[in-house]
Amino acid sequence: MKVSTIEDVARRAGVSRSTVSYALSGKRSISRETRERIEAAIAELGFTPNAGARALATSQTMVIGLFVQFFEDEFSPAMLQYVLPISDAAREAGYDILMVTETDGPHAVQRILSSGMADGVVLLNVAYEDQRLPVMRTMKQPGAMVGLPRNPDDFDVFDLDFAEAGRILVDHLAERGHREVILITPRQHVYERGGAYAWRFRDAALQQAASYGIRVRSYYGETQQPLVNQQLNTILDAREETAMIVHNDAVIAALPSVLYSRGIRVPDDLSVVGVFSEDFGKLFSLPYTAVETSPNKLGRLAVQALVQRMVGPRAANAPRVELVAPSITDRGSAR
Amino acid sequence: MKVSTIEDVARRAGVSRSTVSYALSGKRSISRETRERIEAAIAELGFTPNAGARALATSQTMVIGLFVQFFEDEFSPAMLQYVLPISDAAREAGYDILMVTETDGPHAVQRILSSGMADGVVLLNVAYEDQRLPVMRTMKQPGAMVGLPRNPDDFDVFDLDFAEAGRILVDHLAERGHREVILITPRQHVYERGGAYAWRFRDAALQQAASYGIRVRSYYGETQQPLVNQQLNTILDAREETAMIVHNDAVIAALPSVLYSRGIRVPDDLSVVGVFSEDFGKLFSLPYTAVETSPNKLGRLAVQALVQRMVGPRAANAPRVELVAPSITDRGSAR
DNA sequence: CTGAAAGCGCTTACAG
DNA sequence: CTGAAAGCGCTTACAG
Repeated sequence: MKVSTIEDVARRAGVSRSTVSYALSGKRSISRETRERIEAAIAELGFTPNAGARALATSQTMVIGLFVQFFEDEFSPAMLQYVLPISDAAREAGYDILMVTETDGPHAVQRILSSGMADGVVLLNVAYEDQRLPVMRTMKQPGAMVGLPRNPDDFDVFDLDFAEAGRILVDHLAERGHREVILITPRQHVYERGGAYAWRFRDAALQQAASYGIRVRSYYGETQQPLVNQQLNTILDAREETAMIVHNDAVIAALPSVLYSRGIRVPDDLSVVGVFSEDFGKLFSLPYTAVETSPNKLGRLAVQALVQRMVGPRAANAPRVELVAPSITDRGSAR
Repeated sequence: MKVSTIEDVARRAGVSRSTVSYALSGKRSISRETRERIEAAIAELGFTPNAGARALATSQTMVIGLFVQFFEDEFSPAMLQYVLPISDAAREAGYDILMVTETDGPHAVQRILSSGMADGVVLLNVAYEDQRLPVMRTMKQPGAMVGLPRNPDDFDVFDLDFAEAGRILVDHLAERGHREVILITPRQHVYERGGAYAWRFRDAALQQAASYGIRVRSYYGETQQPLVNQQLNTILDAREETAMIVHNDAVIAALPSVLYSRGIRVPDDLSVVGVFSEDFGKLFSLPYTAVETSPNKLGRLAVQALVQRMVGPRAANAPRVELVAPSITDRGSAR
């Protein structure tokens, strides 16, 4: 069971350790026959370089830290939409993912980065005043984030343009003549902990609605069952509006069955539009027109930007803040 | 930005590197004042031991490899139910999680373990003839799995007792006088790639049903929308049965809205029972009686068993195969 | 084209 | 109670 080392390979091939190392990296030319002997030795011994030793020698771990927080007030299947593309993109770039889900985000970042376990990090669900950022600033590793913080300075930041998303959906309803609209937002707690996507969407939607003279009644949506259904029923009981904008994953996921159970047909009795990715929509069979949130794209962008900074010279290019333009997918649920 | 090393701490505290190391580990006694000087130096320099160097010296990475495959024929939110508890349990035991989602599982296991990036692994969605197991056997690190393979030999294996789960649900319906039952299973492809949970459940359910003289019509359920809804509608169109057993996450998640849309009331018009965790049920607002799948418990058991093997002497105790007894949660959806 | 040696930052017998 | 030194398994200038 003894794992073989580069020393074993060298001895077996009758060369020095450095030659084996160079054969592995291709950083200097090696005679044909020497290379063949080395390759044979590697194959016979089943040698793989030890990652820890390599990391120590090169100061590169080839690991990306992925910091996710599965908050109670967020909807876990939606978070997963970001995690998988990030994992895939990282692997394509030759990196592995250390996934950290600790509740104490700042502490976790501190722990992983100061011990040098990762070459860089991707931060998910970044809040406006995210406490992980001050910690990041004291670290030498670069970071990319999904979610817009107040002060992105050194970091590459990617997020959906939620303000534009709000306007697009209001436009969509305005064009169809709706004058009274229900807006269901993320939970109040999301605003309190600084989930900027929540107010960026809401503020823009309300302002756009005002410009049309549309009246909006706004509710903080729930995220846990059975509260979601109860609240939806209460809202629908009091409904005078002809349309509904849902910016809340848990609510939109529960909406079809609640509407069915009340005999409310979409779009005949009520127009519904939402904010969710195509995959999410499939997962929950959502037949609603929606702004595409592009978790796939955002996750990949974050990884690509991070990889650039990890390999390139520090501050090779200015950090970028990119708000991805939302597109609407018309599923005919508003009229 | 230069990260300080144990050498820096030693110099600052006026002691040797070994003394600092021992102060850190507590493996030998240190005089009060020496300790205080070291602690002060550590604090002033913001020193954290380098994980790679420590791993090289101790042959311990304090990392657990978590191998998940997000198959198209499985339902991702259900997989997440396993991942999070595993991450939590690992952290509680002092380990971090390297999450590997590569499609080529055997290759990924090979890569991570032979390079010594993890001290052990947890394998998720283990198949009957899982190709990752032969690779695991050539590695020195221990492994724990969730899902029952044909030959678990060296490994700790945890899974729900799906056969018992099938019997429990049939019993539940039999007691209520049902004679004709629909069974919706995982997709056919799950059987083909050796997802043992699928046939363990089905075989036991069919056998139990036979013992009662209950007639079962069995369907391979779909996992992708819009196929799920289409198929459900087809099945319900042809329905003669009074009850339905659903062992398919995607189908059960979509069921409420399909039933509502058809005006089928549960349990008045149709009795429905399923197989899903409490959290999953909440996520999708499922009002159905179900066998609890306990992903939380299974994930934690796997981590605990793995940790024991990683710290303790190799083969300290015999590998164990534990089939967790399912419990039924009666939500009144069958009568 | 190849080798000997230093160095990455720790831990841990060995000595005192 | 403490220190000097070897060693973990690599990479990479330096020399030839």
